[in-house]
Amino acid sequence: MFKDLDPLLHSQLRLSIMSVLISVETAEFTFLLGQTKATKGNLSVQLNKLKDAGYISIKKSFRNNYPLTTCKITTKGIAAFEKYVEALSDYINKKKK
Amino acid sequence: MFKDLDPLLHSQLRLSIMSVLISVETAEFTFLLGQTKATKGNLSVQLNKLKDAGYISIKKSFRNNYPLTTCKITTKGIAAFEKYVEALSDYINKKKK
DNA sequence: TTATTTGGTTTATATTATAAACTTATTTAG
DNA sequence: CTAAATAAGTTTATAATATAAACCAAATAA
Repeated sequence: MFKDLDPLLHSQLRLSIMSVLISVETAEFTFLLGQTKATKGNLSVQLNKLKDAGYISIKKSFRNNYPLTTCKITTKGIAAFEKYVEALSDYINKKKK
Repeated sequence: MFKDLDPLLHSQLRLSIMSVLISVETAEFTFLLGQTKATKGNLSVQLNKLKDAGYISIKKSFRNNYPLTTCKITTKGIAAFEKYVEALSDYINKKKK
């Protein structure tokens, strides 16, 4: 009846992150910080979890001498997100099945 | 940008429970057990959390000498569920806003 | 030259979800 | 009749999570 909700995506912050990344080519750490209103620490750990899962890729470089962290959703991440959304609809579209 | 997701509803099992209750007049403990595939212990604690939040009401009685726990979603619960669904759509309908 | 800011990461804590173990009563089997 | 199994839950212990506080290194400003 209820499909499992990918626990990696079923987290407020990680879902926000993915939601931003899915509609954008790439996003910088500071941009995500502003969009999600998360703390830096929290954002940092959640980005790494998404990376470890292969849902996003993270590129580290420098710009104007400052560290620059750039994130991009992967094909796998897109698929997982879409699957999550579909599973969720079983929960929220209480259609009689 | 992102509305907060009611943490009481943002839980796989509690969401399953509410999803069932929203489409049904009342539901017995054992019925919910079957629908959600949860363990009895887990179901018991999550039902009580929903009750404490005023999202459901729980009636305890007996049938054929056995305890009978009957659950029903409240008006408050319906409102909370609908609000949750609406907030979620900001996350999953990645429409450019 | 020390204080502040930028752009993060690591670690500690508090909360949660979950299942294991327990309880109370009932029915069934020997 | 009594021991074992089943029903219907609840309580408690554990493991996993999310989150923020504290930390760090480099750059800039005072």
